[in-house]
Amino acid sequence: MEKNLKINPACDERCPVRASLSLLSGKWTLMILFQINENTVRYGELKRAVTGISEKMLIQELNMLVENKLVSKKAYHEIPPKVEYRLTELGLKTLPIVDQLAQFGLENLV
Amino acid sequence: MEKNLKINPACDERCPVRASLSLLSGKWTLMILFQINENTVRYGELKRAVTGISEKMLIQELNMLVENKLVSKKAYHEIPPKVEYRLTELGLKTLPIVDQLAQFGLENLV
DNA sequence: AATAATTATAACCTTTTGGTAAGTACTATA
DNA sequence: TATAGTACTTACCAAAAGGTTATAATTATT
Repeated sequence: MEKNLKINPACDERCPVRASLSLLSGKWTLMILFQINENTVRYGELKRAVTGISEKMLIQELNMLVENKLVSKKAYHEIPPKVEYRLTELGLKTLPIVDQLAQFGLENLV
Repeated sequence: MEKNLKINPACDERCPVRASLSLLSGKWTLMILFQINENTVRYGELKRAVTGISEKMLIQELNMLVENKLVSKKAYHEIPPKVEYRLTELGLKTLPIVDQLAQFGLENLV
């Protein structure tokens, strides 16, 4: 009988943790998802909410998230511009991850 | 009445998500925690399990994790060397995060 | 003697990531 | 006429992260 009753499969290309991280790693990604959360948020609101992020990174990340179907974008064709972001069905499914990150931070770090 | 019933505080230095990420972001960190999981794992086992990681990154991450008290290290003074790693109490508390990452990957990506 | 096994360490280099600063477009307002 | 507000874009640069290769130490095995 082995010591390790619960044996993890190796962490290769098919590893689900690796797959998730390839999408969600990055300095700002999960913080942006956390801020959008279940709300409808404008670009400018996000910029203020995610303290310290540069405009370049913010739209770069938003574009990436839209491309990967985690976030949907709605542009009103007005002047001045108005663009709203929200989580898609798929994006909402990342919230449990974000919640666990928040809980861990709250209970052990902050 | 506002549209957003659930208002998130801004994501500044005190943001718990940010705090967690400052510890756990990085290409390999969460995968290593995932592999160690509830087991006692030797360095060489980890190297094989976390496919593609370089030795440099593996010990660098392990040292970081030990320093931050997420992982404990037990060295047997034998030849050839034998070193075992396991999660501390604090480290075990990251497993819900890892589990959510795994679940998201499993259900939506892999 | 030489090789294998194990857990590292160090020097060097490349790639990735992120930051800075400036500019665009259009209108309302002062 | 100048400024402010909004959502971007681009070019350039700096820093962080990660990869490669070589090396160490010690013993058992071949």
